Amino acid sequence: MHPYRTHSCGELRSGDVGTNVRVSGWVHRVRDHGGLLFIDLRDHYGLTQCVADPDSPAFKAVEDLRAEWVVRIDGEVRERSAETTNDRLPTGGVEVFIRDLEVLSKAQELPLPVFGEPDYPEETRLAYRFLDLRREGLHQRIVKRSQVIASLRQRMVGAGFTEFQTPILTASSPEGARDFLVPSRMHPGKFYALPQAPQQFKQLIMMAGFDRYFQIAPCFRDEDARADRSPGEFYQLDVEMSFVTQEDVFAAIEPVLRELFEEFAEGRRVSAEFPRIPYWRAMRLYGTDKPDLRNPIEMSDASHHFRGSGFKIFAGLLEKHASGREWTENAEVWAIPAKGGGSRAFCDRMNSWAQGEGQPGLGYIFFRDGEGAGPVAKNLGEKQTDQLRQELDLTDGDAVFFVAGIPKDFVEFSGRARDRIASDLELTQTDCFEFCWVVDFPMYEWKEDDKRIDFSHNPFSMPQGGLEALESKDPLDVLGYQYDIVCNGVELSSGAIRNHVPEIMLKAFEIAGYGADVVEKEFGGMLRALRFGAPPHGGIAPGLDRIVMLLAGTDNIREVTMFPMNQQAEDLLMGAPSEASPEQLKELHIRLSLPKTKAKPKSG
RNA sequence: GGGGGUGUAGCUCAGUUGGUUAGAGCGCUGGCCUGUCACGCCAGAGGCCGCGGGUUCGAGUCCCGUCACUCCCGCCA
Repeated sequence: MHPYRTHSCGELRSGDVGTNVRVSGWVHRVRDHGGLLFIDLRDHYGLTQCVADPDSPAFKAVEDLRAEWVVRIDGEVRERSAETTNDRLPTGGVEVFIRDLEVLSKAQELPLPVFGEPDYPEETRLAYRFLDLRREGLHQRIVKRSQVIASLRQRMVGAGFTEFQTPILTASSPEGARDFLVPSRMHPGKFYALPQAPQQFKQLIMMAGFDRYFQIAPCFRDEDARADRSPGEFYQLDVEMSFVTQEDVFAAIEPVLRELFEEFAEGRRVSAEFPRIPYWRAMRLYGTDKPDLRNPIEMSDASHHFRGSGFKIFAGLLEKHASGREWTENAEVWAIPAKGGGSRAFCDRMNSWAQGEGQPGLGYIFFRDGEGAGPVAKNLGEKQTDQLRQELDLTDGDAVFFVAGIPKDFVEFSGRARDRIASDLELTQTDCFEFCWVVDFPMYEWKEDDKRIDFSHNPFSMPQGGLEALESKDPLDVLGYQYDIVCNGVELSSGAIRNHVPEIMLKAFEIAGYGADVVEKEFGGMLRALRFGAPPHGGIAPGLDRIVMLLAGTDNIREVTMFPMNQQAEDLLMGAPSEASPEQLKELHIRLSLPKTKAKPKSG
């Protein structure tokens, strides 16, 4: 007989009644009735009730068992009576009568109970992650993550993609996130960097004549964490294809993601197709470049109703800022329709919410008794108010809110107001995944802090219109072949058709303030490759952790990560980061120069 | 780097206007219990009220500082 088990803890059924079995696992729960003892034995596969009474030779030993001890149990499978069957367990029709017991490993008193998985502080959960991972919820989410990855691999291979590994020790990249650096022992004073993404490598793979590459790629960025963003490291489904247009990338990736989500949706609806929304349209309709399409509200420009109107605040704003550049200088008034929000109580609540957000307020009209009510309506006049109502397709019981000013300044707030209104009125659908492509991102943006133009997205993207656009247009008007996938308001990935023409690349960087010498130095390998026959290519990189988060229905990335670090980028279980020994530092030719203030007395 | 929240038993939390010996549930330990599956009943142990300072006759409670965790901003092409 096998030293540990003949069956797993999730396996026994009534067909096994009468057989002698051996099971091993953790003591999930003990129920001691004095003359009768129940042990719920747990392993990765499930839970089996084991029972002992004074007739059992192991009875005394069973009485000593404690939670989370690891034991081997030998015994006979017995049918449970109708009254004692547990329908909530797959193994609930049977139990194992314990004849022999071996304690394989004892456990101290638990800092974190496994049974019942009550809420526990995250610090404790991370320090005792191995216990946390035994708990059913997290255990299942990690299994789901593995299944999602397996499914993605299978779908990508099925779609003709090939998986390649790329280096972990590579060169620092001057733009983008802060790099993690790894000192070189053989080259004193020089450092490797961990890849922020395999961006340049996947392009080089295309230039090397491969096609349709993918990788479940680890990415490293030394930036601060968020609930939906791990500190340090995360994974992407990294994808690149040759001789493709933007539409080809969409056609390859959209079915993979849709079918993946359908596979794991558990009844939740998935977008039949992903609408394409140009960046500027998304900003105007939803106030964000990652719109949550479960929210049906679409905003619109209502400036024409207020220009020269009796509502002097808005009319004055519109008149004062009218002769400059659209979006960044000219004032506009945007309308946020709120179906079912037509009560003074609701409108006032939204208004005070807006004030709590640091806004002057949120203008509104609400419709009742066939007319508009509220201070805005009063000043705007009956005729204009009714025209507005008709244009927005509103009726009694509805409301409309207004944000006014310079769009670039209020757009972010308008997006939050749209979310807030929809969630308060319960207009936002649940139990579905609403995808879209956001396309036509601008190549450049104005960095107010540095007073200069910078890449707004990916510097390796192909500008729409090519070299001619870069040379003839205002850089801020140049769009890129750059796109995002957004699901339920979460940015899942961004991608682009790449710039494979060295002249266009040099020009694109020049506009962002990088001279040819800098580009040659920092991206020499890439430029060299572009000069020896580079195919037009493009790709995308969906964030794996966020995909699993969405599918698992959690809003914290640590709930779908096996061994996450805390917000301070510390691994509380393994004790990382840790100090290096003087010998290690010497080998690396590194001398520490520590900040003075940080002598930490450990308290609290 | 900045802002918000939290910090009382191992855990979740209560703790009145500043006033006696800081409580409850879960967990833990011991006892009883032969059909439970959130077993039940009885008893017990367990507290630098995050830490430091201040106000006060008196501080878990008020003030200042500090530390830790967490959420957000910056940052993350």
